[in-house]
Amino acid sequence: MRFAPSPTGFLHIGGARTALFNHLFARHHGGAYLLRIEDTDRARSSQEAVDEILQGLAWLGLESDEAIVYQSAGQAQHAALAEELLARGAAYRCFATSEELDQMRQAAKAAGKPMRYDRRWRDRDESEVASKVAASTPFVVRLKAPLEGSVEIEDAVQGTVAVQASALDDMILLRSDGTPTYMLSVVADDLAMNISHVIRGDDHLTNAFRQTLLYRAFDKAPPVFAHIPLLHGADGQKLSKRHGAISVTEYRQAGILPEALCNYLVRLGWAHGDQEIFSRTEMEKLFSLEAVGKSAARFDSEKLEHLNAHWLRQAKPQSLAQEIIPRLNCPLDAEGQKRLIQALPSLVVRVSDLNALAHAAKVYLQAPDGFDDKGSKILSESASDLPARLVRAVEAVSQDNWHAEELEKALRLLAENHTLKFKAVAQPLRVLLTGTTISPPLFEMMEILGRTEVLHRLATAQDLLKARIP
RNA sequence: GUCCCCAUCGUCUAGAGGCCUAGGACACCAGCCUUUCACGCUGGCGACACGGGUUCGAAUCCCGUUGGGGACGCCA
Repeated sequence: MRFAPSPTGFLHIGGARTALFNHLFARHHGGAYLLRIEDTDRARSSQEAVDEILQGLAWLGLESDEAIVYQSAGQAQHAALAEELLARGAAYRCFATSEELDQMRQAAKAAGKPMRYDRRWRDRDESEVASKVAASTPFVVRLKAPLEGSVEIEDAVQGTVAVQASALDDMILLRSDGTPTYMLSVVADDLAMNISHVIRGDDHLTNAFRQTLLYRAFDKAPPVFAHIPLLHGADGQKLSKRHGAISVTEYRQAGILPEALCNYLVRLGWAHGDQEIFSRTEMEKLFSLEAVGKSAARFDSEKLEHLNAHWLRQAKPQSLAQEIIPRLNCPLDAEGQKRLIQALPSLVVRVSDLNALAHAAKVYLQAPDGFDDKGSKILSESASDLPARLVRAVEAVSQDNWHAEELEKALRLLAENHTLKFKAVAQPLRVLLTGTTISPPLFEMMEILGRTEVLHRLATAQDLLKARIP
């Protein structure tokens, strides 16, 4: 198995899914999963792109089982292979100029047909070729494709797909500068890397026919092809930047967990009955190409979010804390870390990504610097002596009794004594402590904050109130 | 335009001729739970693109129509 991205940009989620399918298939069958960087287009390839792709794959747990192969490293061998074909008469030199090719293209377009090279140099007289060579006229090397019949492939996802020989022309193997083309390099590398199965996007389906021809020319059996349907945007169009986030890095930054992204991706085009949640181990156990569908799937970020919420809750507080801390952008002392770990389990059910989790965690780490609109409203709607009574009730709970249950008991008693609804005392207290009306469960939060911090926050809140109401 | 592929709720999908008055998940709506926000629970909405065949019987097989996607480079 191999995943072979070209480093002309970031790792996009469609590519990540292809890599995942390859990886799962390899693990399921105990085979190896390799990575090959198709960097032969030196003008468009960049080291930054390679790095980003590698980081993205590592994050998803899709690292190569063996040393990474760079396609550019094999160019000399690939070219030699083409020479061999030339010597055997399976390929030929073509001296057609780009103007001639343009003419063919235009003629084809006018006739409403796809561009096909007319094979004008395929069976030229050897002396003519020799004189061109002697005059060092630039040429490309083309493969002799069959003139009639059809080419058939057995695709593990698409089934048997055949195409008429007339739909294929004599593809270029070596450019006029002597460098191998993608088509040649892919086959040469897959052969060299001993690739048994090629799982890739179905935009490569037509390439499979041409590559099959090359395998034949080399007298080798082609690998098993599996062309999986492409991923589309929410509007059914090809996934592109206008669909929002499409790079793996963006999802990582958005606070998505790799478990969630893999879980989401594997369910696009593949299913195992009604099961929605898959751990990596389960995927590896259950994955099979037979269960991969042929129709394209649309990307739905809401379902991804849902899955992310699920995997967030499965994560260990320790590892979540590690993810959260860099997203906090506020100083964190030992006490803060302790609170964070304690608070995480109840925080995590309230959010669906790491950024929101970090944001939610701040109540535990920073005292509010004021009351928001809803908070102010709650306070102004309750009796003016309520804050003071709340403080007294809380103060009455000793350090030894500082537990959620005791705190709740004290507040329930207070509400009863004033014939107030419980909510009418709980909400003002929440506002005093957090500055707002939304927070984790009040008493649990107070327990974690600790008596000192709670009393301190209450005192500052009272000062704030006094300053506002002269 | 030519060739290839696809077609079940808004979305992802289950479904391999009778198990289907089509199941699950997300989203959406209603209710319950509740100290806020969430979680959770219960219920609801909602699809076999269309037209012909084949068959005792079709979401499932065949043909056509329509719609969508992909490929048509000395890019990868």
